[in-house]
Amino acid sequence: MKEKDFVKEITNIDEDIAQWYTDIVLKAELADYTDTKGCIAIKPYGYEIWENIQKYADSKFKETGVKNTYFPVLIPESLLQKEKDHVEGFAPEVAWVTEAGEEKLEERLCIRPTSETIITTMYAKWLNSWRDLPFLYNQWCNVLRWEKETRPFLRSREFLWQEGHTIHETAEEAKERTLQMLNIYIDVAENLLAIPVIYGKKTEKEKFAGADETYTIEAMTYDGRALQAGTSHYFGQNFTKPFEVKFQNREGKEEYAYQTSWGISTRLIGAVIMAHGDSRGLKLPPKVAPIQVVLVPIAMHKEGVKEKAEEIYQKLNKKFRMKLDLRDQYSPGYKFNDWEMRGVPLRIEMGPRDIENGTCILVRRDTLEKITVSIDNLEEEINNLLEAIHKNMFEICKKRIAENTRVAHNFEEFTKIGEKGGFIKAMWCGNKECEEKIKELTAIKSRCIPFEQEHISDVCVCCGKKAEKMVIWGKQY
RNA sequence: UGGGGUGUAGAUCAGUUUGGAAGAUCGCUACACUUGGGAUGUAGAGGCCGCAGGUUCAAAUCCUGUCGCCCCAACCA
Repeated sequence: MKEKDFVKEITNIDEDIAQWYTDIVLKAELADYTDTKGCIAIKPYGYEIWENIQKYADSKFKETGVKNTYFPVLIPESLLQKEKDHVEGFAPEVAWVTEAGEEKLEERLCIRPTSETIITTMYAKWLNSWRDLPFLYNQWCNVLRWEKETRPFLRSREFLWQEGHTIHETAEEAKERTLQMLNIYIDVAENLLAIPVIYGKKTEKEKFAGADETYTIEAMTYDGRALQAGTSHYFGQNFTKPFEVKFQNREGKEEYAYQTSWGISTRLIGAVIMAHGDSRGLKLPPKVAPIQVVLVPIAMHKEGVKEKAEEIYQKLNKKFRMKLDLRDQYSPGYKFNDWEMRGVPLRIEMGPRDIENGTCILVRRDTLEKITVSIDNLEEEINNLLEAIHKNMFEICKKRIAENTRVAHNFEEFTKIGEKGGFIKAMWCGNKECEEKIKELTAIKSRCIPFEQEHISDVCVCCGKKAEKMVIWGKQY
């Protein structure tokens, strides 16, 4: 049977990845569109992925001393206005509450697009001495940004995220925290989600509204586009000055605190879909898959099959996130395709023949390889295979980045290479004008200035003047 | 904010030109039969044809208005 016959229900990923993405989100039951325009309902299968991301990230945060908190969803306009760049950056996509019942509010309230302003205000109230520092607070919450063009998980008007906000005694300590959190995000992407990322500093043009420095992790999707997957910001005293977050320092003098913020969101679920998915559908990294192993009994009605399947399920369920598929209205073949489409990393097939031999068949979602194993060794085999699947998924993405990262020495080369998609390494003079020109002519934006610099040439790819940094460029989602 | 397209069953769509009984396929429900890569049969459920108004003996179909969604361009921490 031809490949396309297996996947007749989902759009071909190589022909129309946007439609493929929508098909997967809906058919794998990760989420659904709601009557609230631009906002999705996250279904159990999608939410459980988020819970697994939360669990991992939250424990990593706490290992570094971060505590969880909660701040209001509504922020008075006067607070939002206090930091000029910040309000200018966010104003176009902020939603306002202006009335309550029949009553018009004296001051309108914004629904948080991010919480720097309200949290910094509270920090001002709580901070007195250098002995109080640092404040290492985080919150898991929802935010609202009135996006014009939305896509489930990748860009919706309301989304779930965590936002960490810290203040410190010194600039050095705050900068260190910014990079420390970036490293946790790299860890989440690579070790939890099996998504290799490029990382580094954002240019002035691309940095967060109100930040001194923004650091980013960027994934590459199946079709070679960039996807910002997490950011960590160093604010210096940009917020603490207007918000008067002051403390008495070790010399007894008044000083403004140094600040950071950092966030990852449900967009990571979109990144998982876009980085790992293939023609058969979703491919979930074993560590976050809501179902790690699905057990499909063959010829269930034959004596002993169902019982044996139940027995094995009960045993493995203690160790892995398991699903036993006893649906009798579907044929095994249907179930195989169904679970592959839903991205379950590992499948066990078990029929009368196997039971007789004391074996079963394990099938990997990533390679579709079938492996016959003894029932006695199942647990160990599954452990090893889940680990191997994670590694292989990581390597596939790593290879894609390697094959789709190209070097451009001049503008002509840049334009030509840009048409192929992927990342481009090119030198840059440091001027915003060149970034804008490149964007205008090629629709390609700077992704980051990587920490590990390479010397490609002496001159800017755009203007030909003396180059300052090597920048990674790419089209984004 | 411009340009184009489209709203009919849970999904994909035909029917609209030329007004005359609301359709197909998939999915769904029940039963039977089957089960190692998307089986099969029989029976069934499911619709304010986006919404509002108008023309007409008669409107999914024609007219006016309105709302939603999709694509392209612009915008997008």
